[in-house]
Amino acid sequence: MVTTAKGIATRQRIVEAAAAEIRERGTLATTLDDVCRRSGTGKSQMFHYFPEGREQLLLAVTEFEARHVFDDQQPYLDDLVSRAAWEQWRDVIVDTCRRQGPHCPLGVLIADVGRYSPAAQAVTTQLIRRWQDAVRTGIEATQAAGEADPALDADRTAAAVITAIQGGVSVLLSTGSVDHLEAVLSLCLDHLLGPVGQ
Amino acid sequence: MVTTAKGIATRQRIVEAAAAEIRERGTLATTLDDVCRRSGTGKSQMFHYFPEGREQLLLAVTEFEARHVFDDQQPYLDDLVSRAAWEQWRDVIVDTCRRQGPHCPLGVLIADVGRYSPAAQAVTTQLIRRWQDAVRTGIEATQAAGEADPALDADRTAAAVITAIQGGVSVLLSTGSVDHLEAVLSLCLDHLLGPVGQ
DNA sequence: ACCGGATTGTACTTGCGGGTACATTTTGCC
DNA sequence: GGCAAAATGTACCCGCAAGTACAATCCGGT
Repeated sequence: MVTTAKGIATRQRIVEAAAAEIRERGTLATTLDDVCRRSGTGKSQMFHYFPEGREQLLLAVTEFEARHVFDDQQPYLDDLVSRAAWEQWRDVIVDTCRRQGPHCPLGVLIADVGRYSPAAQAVTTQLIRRWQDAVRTGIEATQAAGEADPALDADRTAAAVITAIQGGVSVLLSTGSVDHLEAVLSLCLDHLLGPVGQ
Repeated sequence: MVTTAKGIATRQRIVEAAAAEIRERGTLATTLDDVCRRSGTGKSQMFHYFPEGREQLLLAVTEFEARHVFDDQQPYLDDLVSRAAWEQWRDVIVDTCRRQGPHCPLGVLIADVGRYSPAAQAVTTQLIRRWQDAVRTGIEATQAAGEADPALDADRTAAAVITAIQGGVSVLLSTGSVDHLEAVLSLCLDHLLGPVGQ
């Protein structure tokens, strides 16, 4: 179905346009026509590259944004070992969310996509899992470095951290304030690393 | 506009039907026709009692569910002072979510309603504020009882706890698993009360 | 050059769901 | 009982956005 370089490029343009549109206005308000207009394509391409329609496009966007977020965070995630590194990571997350306002790409999508579409649920579950693994690795490294309480269950703590982020984004989407995100992430970090003045 | 007892009752039936429908299938999938069918009313009543339409109904449902959740939790919130009480509260939340599966009433609504409707945003903001105040009071009581670190900023910690719950619900909605909620709430409690075996 | 599949443009269908119009009945009240 | 307002029933409208049909064009390989 897709073989040509041109075709791949078009498909990519559609995904990017959809992602941008969703960031700006939410999944609900984003229509296929909007995406077509923005990407300079037409319905025919839309359904040529996403024969299953809207749902399939949303999944593609989710994967796209996930890759994006991971690429952004990878350098920080790889280096989670000192308190300073953890705090820097937290600040990056908070700042990114603050800058983007209520348009945090993954947040929007995890919150929106596929409540009830099993395919989408699978994608988000796997995404959370992957992210959680990255954080867990960081926690283990921090423990190995003697900076974190070795008694903590690394995976469970990672789960808590991911969930905290998701909650912060959720509150951000509802209220427009990033304070809650900051508060809960800081609490998690304090718990992980011990009180600030230790 | 509304004076009769019968009218009030009808309005109430509409709100309850809408709430039930939303719990079962999400706000997105809930149509006014569904609500009418379920409540045994017609469009004319719908727009008689909610002249501004769907949006207004959703707000009413949010307030209804908020009251509901508060009433449920009030006894526990009033008693947050010992570790046992906190853990019981946590278990109530987790169990409720587990039982209801991905239908946690407030979670759905906070996550869904009024991203972008300013009125809805005001309602959810105030709701979060109110809930946070209740938790803060609990934290202060716990500190006063010497069970919690007095150095913690009670309001900020309360914000973190509320956000954690919201995140857990959000993950629950996306993945169907309640584990993340449990993990993040437990982490918050451990942080607040000190490690289990202290 | 030319063939066939990939790609794209245009115009359409269709269903759904929010919202409206208006007629009819019920109800509280004097 | 009768009347005005509230409450309800029925039938509609209308717009939007997902999805389809089909024709036209491009483009790589031989």
